[in-house]
Amino acid sequence: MAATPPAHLSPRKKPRQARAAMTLDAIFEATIQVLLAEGLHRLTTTRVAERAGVSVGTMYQYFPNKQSLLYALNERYLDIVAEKVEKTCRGKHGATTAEMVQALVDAYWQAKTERRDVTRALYRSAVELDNEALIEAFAQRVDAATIAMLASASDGSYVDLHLVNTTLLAVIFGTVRNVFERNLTASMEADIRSQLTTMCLSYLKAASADRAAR
Amino acid sequence: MAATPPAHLSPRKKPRQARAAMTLDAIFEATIQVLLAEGLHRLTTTRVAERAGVSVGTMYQYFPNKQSLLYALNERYLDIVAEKVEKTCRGKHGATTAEMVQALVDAYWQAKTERRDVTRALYRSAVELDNEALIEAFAQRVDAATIAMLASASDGSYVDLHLVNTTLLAVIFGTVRNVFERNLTASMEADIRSQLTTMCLSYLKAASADRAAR
DNA sequence: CCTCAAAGCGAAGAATTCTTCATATATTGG
DNA sequence: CCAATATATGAAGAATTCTTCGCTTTGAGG
Repeated sequence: MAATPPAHLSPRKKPRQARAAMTLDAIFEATIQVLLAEGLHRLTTTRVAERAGVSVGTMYQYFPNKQSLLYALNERYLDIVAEKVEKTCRGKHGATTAEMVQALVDAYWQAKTERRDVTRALYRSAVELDNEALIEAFAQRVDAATIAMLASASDGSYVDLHLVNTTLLAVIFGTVRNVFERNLTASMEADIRSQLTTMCLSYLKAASADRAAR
Repeated sequence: MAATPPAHLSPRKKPRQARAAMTLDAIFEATIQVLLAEGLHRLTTTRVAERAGVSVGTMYQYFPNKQSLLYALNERYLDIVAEKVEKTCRGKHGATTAEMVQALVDAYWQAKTERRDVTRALYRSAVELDNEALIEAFAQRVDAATIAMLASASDGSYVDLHLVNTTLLAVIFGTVRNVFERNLTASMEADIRSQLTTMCLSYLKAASADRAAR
């Protein structure tokens, strides 16, 4: 991942002492909190520093500007999610399609739901960010993982695995985000999650049936 | 729609003369352009006014603040999209499920794609906006339309129409947005669109089969 | 314990932004 | 043609925000 961020978004330096690492953690956490409590347009360097319990100057020691802070935050988060998905995919090599889809939806949903506040904060932060490259890198990483998994399925293969895979991911990612943006009850959410799995499964069945028919 | 916006987001007054109506149009259009050309964080009242060829004061004659401008813009747009979906749904009453899904996906995709620049601009503008109510109103309006349509299907019914419907919408809306956020080739996009239709269809088939099995 | 590098500080300048209001111009109905 | 009303103007004050830099404090290795 980490498609080497453009210079103006790269961190200035990495922490060398334990103290500095804690400071960085505090800054990231503070960023999320401010994002949630005040929104993107009230996310100021001063406020973040204050909340983190450090001075603004400290923040600028690590990041050349506000954007780079948000960039780093997104990078960190996407990395975690990507890793979870990759791990899940590796764990399901050779399994049945049904197991794979189930696991994939669960893993992604879980990763996003674990700390839904953070997820929401990051969806917001990303808007005003030149992070297409970041998203793209994330997408490709996940793509590779899921393709490898699906290709190893014990119970079916697809004419256009690439297309099927891309579709699957677009649908899963998109649906999760959409659900996040609405204010549904927990049970409604759980229901949709399960329906989403059903939907993906029936799609894959149809897609391989398609193949058989040709 | 239009769940009466909170006071601080309501327009100050409506245009009474043709001149004023043109001014408003210019302001909205300028807002979109600035959003696209500069991004949300550079969307300032001054810049919008300048681009619209009016003075800032004029803008403040109609909107009490910047937020209310964005709110009104979103309202206007969501209204158009909702109307298109409603019209499509009315047109498919009594049709087959397959026709309905096809039409729904097409209508929504089309509405969002017609001016993809505008769509993108609005996705951005909405982030920093207290527009949950707006989204909710939109969702309910579309919900009602699609439920009514599906309930009239000539070839199937569902145990939990409500859930099926909500899922369908979450998936369609989410997928469209996700596709928008990536930079896919036109043909890849078209492919996904068609796959999405397939997926929705196979889901509905599975959902009604479920019913039959109980 | 001492020195050098790492980390932290925060007041303050430069820039940007929102919003108002006193004033000026345009339109319309009588 | 003349009020009365609707529109439009834009300079300027108040507020907010980003970022720097000279200085202090802390930590680690010798």
